[in-house]
Amino acid sequence: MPVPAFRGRPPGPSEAFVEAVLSIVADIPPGHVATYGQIAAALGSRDARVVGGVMARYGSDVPWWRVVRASGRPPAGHERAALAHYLREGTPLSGLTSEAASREDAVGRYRIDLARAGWSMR
DNA sequence: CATTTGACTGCGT
DNA sequence: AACGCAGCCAAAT
Repeated sequence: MPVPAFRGRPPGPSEAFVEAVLSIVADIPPGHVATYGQIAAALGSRDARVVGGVMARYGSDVPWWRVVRASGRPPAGHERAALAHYLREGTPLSGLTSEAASREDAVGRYRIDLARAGWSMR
């Protein structure tokens, strides 16, 4: 379903902001990702951290691994779980060979290839 | 009410 | 590419 709106207007009540964030995340197609800042901007905010805070508290029911940092790194503290999802969805990664993916020490060193996995939401 | 705390960013070193 | 740092703003202490 489409994003409930909020185009251009300031965030307002936290409840609505949370709904909007989760709605956008739910729309990111498998194999693709959006950055925290990108989502914040789509809601008229400039603070990516607030989006991170929303994900930390309410993101467990949506594909949270499809929201990444601007650097291409997965959400802090969730590198391992996120990697499993990326491999399963075929998300474009870098710094990681299919062989190294099974190595314990490779977890946390990879990055998502934003140029290829980036999503526009429009 | 003041401070600290983040699933963050961009820029300078 | 890694590291530090200021800016960011809602929530929790």
